[in-house]
Amino acid sequence: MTTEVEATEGPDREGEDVDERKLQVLRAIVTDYVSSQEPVGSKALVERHNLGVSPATVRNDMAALEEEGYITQPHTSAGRIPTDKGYRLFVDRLGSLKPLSAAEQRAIHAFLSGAVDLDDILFRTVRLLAQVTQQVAIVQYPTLSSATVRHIEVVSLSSHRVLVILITSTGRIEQRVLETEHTADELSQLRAVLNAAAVGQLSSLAAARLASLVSELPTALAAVGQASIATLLDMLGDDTASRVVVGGMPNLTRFGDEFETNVRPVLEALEEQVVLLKLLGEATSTDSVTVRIGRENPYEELQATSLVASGYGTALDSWATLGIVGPTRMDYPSTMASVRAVARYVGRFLAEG
Amino acid sequence: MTTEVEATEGPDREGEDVDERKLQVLRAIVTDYVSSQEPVGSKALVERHNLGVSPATVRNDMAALEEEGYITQPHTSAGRIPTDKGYRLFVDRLGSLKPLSAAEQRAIHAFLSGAVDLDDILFRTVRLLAQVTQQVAIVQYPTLSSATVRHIEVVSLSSHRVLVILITSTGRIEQRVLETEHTADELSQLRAVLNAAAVGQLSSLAAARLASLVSELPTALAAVGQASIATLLDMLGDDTASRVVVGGMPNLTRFGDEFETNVRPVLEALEEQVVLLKLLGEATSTDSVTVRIGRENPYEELQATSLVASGYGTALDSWATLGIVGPTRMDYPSTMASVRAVARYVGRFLAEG
DNA sequence: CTTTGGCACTCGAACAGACCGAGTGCCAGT
DNA sequence: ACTGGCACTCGGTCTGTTCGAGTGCCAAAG
Repeated sequence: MTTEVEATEGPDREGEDVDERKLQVLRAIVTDYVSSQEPVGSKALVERHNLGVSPATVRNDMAALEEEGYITQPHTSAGRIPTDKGYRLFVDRLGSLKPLSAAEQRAIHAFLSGAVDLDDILFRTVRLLAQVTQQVAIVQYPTLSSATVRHIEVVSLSSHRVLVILITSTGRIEQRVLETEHTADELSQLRAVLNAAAVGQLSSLAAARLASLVSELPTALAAVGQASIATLLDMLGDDTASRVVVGGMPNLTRFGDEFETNVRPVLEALEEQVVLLKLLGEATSTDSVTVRIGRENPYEELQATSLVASGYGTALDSWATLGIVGPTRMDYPSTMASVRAVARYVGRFLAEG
Repeated sequence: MTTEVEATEGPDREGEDVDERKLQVLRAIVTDYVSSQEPVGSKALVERHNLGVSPATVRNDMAALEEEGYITQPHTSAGRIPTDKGYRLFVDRLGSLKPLSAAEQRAIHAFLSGAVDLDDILFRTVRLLAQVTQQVAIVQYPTLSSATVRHIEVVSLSSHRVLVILITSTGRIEQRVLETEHTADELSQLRAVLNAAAVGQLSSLAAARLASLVSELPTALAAVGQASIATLLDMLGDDTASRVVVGGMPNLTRFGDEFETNVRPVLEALEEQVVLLKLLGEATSTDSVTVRIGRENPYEELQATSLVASGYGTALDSWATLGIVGPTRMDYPSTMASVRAVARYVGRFLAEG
């Protein structure tokens, strides 16, 4: 269903039901169709790519490819266009992705540097990705579960209201207001205890330690402590709270003109944080690019689109996922290269901060 | 250029260049066109609205209205459609907006209650507004300048890195990482001093007091204190940092089918935070609804659209603005009522939290 | 067995002309 | 000042025709 390109070998193995020339024809069809958006015929093919054969031969191959479901014709007596299956084969048989040029690397760097906080970084990232790929970009906030607790703060707002703040190593900040009686003294004690237990721990471990802390609290802290810890556990456990930033919407115009039919469902899907999270959720491995093409997609609204995604984070640890959504008819090689490059860069960038 | 509907009197004054019946005809044209999206002719008009006159009479009035620039015909021998100027007159001559029904009030309440923090509130608000108006909704984050400082926190990340956090009464959180040597002791002293100076103050005043604090710092705190205060001043002064949430994009499909021509520029404008901020910036007064129609709009990309916006906050104090963007051909009365209702509700809601 | 050139066939896109009817402007009559 | 009547305009739709890109198939050639 999904492909990790880094893991596939070169295109020069055999023994499949598609021989080398047919594959070449498929490749030619895909690239031509992607750039022209129009069904491509046998004659145009031999002219633009120098396959060493005649149109008639290509026609035979095309018939075979159609038989096997890799291409199709919109109506009789028109050229062929690739099917989802065709794109899939095309993507699977890509060689390794070529890295971005030095200039592009520099552009990415320039775009990201100067970011001031996590929101800012992700906001810039999504714009960067959208601009580079000319598609709609999606970036997920780093999940809580992969982060460690950096600091816990409890602030008195009034004698009966407390603000509880949780800060993670990835720069995320969560806050809740809490109704509970307390004194300044209790709060500072509580602060010390909470931080001692949780700081530096992975969120899951921190949650466990905080939970077990409840029973050990000095009686003076029992009330405010229990309430605070309950809130903290709520924050730590609520991993669906992970948010998603979307950008590059104007690129949706490339979908063609059947607006109501084509674009509306995509827009709707893009507004559903839950859908996007699930979509990205299955593409977490760092340093490999996942592609899901058309019907391979679990959501009906997105079955006319393809997803190109990659996890980002450190080499050891993937924090979250980012990617793009575009028409199935897209330039996969360069898009995949761009997504991978941006993911790597953001990962490094966040690891430093 | 903009109108505050609450301030205009009823429609029954005279002495203008449009008499009462012509106005009635204009009203009929606008409502019919809004609901049908098609040019409306004299015959259809007298049938659907019971004006007590014949089509021919209406035609005369229409000719006059066209002469004065309130309506136009797309081509000879077609019906009439309102111009921007026509919509403007229509809106200016609206009676007072009718409040939402009890059921709608309850729906709004249900939608908003249960929000957990500021992000959440605004996120829900934008969805609510989009759903209620069936347009693209825009909500601005409360500006810093209208908020008071709730708490300042300085957290040690390592011996030479400090996280500075600013929390406002409206629930906004700003954070920066700072490179400076320090000890735990210095930080807790600093925390006390900073909060003593700033908490409860309006951001402008807090900034002033923090600035004057620099010279009074104990020498031990001089280095870390100066750095922190500089950062805080930066955060407090940076009012352009106000962000904007956009939602209801799928409603853009109502713009009609000329996708590339119509919708692309709008999408582009909606991605530009700066544009949106400036757009909303001029509509800050609480409890009055500002309408900007088509060409009245300062941004070329939005000159096929109308903006309906209102400030929100308390009666005394407007924090920020929210509104919707839609085609000039929209149902102004109910849209304006909805925007006003949501703005009021959110204002109250935030004032409580 | 694979490749090629030739040929008849299909079908959508583009164009042109005819028709229809909604809507207008004007004018004479009440 | 309003109304009914009338000639006129012009965009939308429908129909028929043409054009050409592209196909599938077949028989001949390598």
